[in-house]
Amino acid sequence: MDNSTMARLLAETADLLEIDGGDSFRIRSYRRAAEAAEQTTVDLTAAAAETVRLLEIPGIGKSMAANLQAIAATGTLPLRDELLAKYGAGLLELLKLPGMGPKTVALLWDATKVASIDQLAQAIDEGRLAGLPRMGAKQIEKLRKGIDDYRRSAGRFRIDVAHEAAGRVAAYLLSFAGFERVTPAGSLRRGRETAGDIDLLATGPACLPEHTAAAVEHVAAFPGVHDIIAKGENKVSFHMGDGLQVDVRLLPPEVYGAALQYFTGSKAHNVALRQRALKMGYTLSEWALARLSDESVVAAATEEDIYAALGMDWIPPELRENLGEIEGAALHTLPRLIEEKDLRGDVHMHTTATDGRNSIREMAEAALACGYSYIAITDHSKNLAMTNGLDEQRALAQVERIREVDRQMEGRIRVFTGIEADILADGALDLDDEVLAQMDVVIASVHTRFEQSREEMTERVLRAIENPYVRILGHPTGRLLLRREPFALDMGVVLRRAAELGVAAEHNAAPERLDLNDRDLRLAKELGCKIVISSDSHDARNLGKMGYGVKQLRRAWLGPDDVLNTLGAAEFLSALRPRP
DNA sequence: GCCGTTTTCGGCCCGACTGTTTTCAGTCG
Repeated sequence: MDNSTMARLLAETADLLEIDGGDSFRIRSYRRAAEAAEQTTVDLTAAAAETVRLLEIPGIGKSMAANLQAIAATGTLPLRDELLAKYGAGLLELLKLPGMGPKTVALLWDATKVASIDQLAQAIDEGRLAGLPRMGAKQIEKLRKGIDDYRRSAGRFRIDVAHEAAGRVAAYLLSFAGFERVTPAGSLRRGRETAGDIDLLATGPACLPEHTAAAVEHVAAFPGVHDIIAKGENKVSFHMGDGLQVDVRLLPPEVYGAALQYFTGSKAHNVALRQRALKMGYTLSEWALARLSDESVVAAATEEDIYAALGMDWIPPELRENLGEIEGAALHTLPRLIEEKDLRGDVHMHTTATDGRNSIREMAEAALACGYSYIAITDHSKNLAMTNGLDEQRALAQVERIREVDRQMEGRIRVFTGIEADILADGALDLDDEVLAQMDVVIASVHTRFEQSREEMTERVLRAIENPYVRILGHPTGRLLLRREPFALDMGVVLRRAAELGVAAEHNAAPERLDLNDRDLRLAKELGCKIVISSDSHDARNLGKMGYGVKQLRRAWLGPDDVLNTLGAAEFLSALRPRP
């Protein structure tokens, strides 16, 4: 079993204990252990054989080591099973609704025996929540909306989750000698923020007709399979444990390109492409681009061949939405899109001063290893008390430490001072201007739970960026994809004002955020708002992981010139809003 | 349940915001 699954079991146990009203410090221990399991580089299943190795991991003590060993041995945790038997798995799902914490779940369970989202929806409809403590009209309406949002996002997976799963399956497939190439297609390849399922295309000698039987069996034997949906001659479909559906197609090399093109989509792109093919006397399918006249194959082995035969440049998957890319490819006017290697700095990250895991120096060294020429250290400000956010005095001390590390790095990499200041409910920042004045990079971000109207939220952010020290508007939509609805924000108004003020908008590339979608990014470009992409790293190991975020930039047709941190250190600073 | 060169017991990141409260509990980051 992989570490993430073990972490999930521990975290779920913590949730259940909380609903059960258990000791809060014991609960925290389970949470910490879950986090440790997620973070550690130790293979916990392998390490379970030696208790000592488990105990070396911070946050894992005697009991947790025993728990991990139980999970490794049996795939399950007794305490969790016990609590699940008492309450049912539906309660864990209830916790995913905004505003639903353990206390509310417990309250609903005690009063109405509601134990799942469906039952909650029913109870709301039947008016059975009215009259319960803390269940006013607003609260009930919030739950109703939360259920709607949840149901809408159910069944889709975040791109990083899908990508990671695809990587595991692909690595397994490639361990079979008959497979030479495995490529994810579909929305995963196009870089959408979420994927409904995973399409993996495999090719190699094992995919030739008459040889596929053994290959199919190999695919079906993937250890992560939860249940097989279908198993044919050249296709295997299965669910993974978390419900993610994977379709693996085995394709002979000579048609690989046609299949890749077809299964990458999007539907709109393919429809338009087939129309173009027809006009040229061809027909395009998942098997080949062929002549209408005699069905002879024109191109099929590679995507490049197919697009070329249609008189077009190859089109990056991110652009394949029929939003002008077909015309552009035919006229050879597609822009050069930004790539990860164009990025020269990262200006949003945290250290041990607040909720990061590494020191300033460690972050600088890691960034150097990524090939960056500058970073900014932007720890949280005091309003984020939970993260040990910096007050004025500590922020100034942190500035001194950052400058010291900057000196120590002797020009190999620049380390800029910075802060991620919190935007309060009235739009003010939570730190004094005198402190902000010491910072190279001031990011203003909304963190607190958003219950205001769209207009109020927009006002709040507009007021924040009026502060002349603010140079970057942090994760403007504030969303945690699929977990929470994004802030309702009038992006047009905010980005236009940001453009006027010279404030850059941050595209937060942390995969759980991917803050700006391709539409927001196009809007930003259109309005002349500067764009910065950043990792929001809380761990040196996450530095340089901008891939998912860069895909969004590419989907918005952005090139290196559209993103500020493709500039060198000095140019970057002077491209930001001038300091007062 | 974890942790410890001031502790093997007694600590354990804390404050804003919301809705329902007539003084606060619950959620969130």
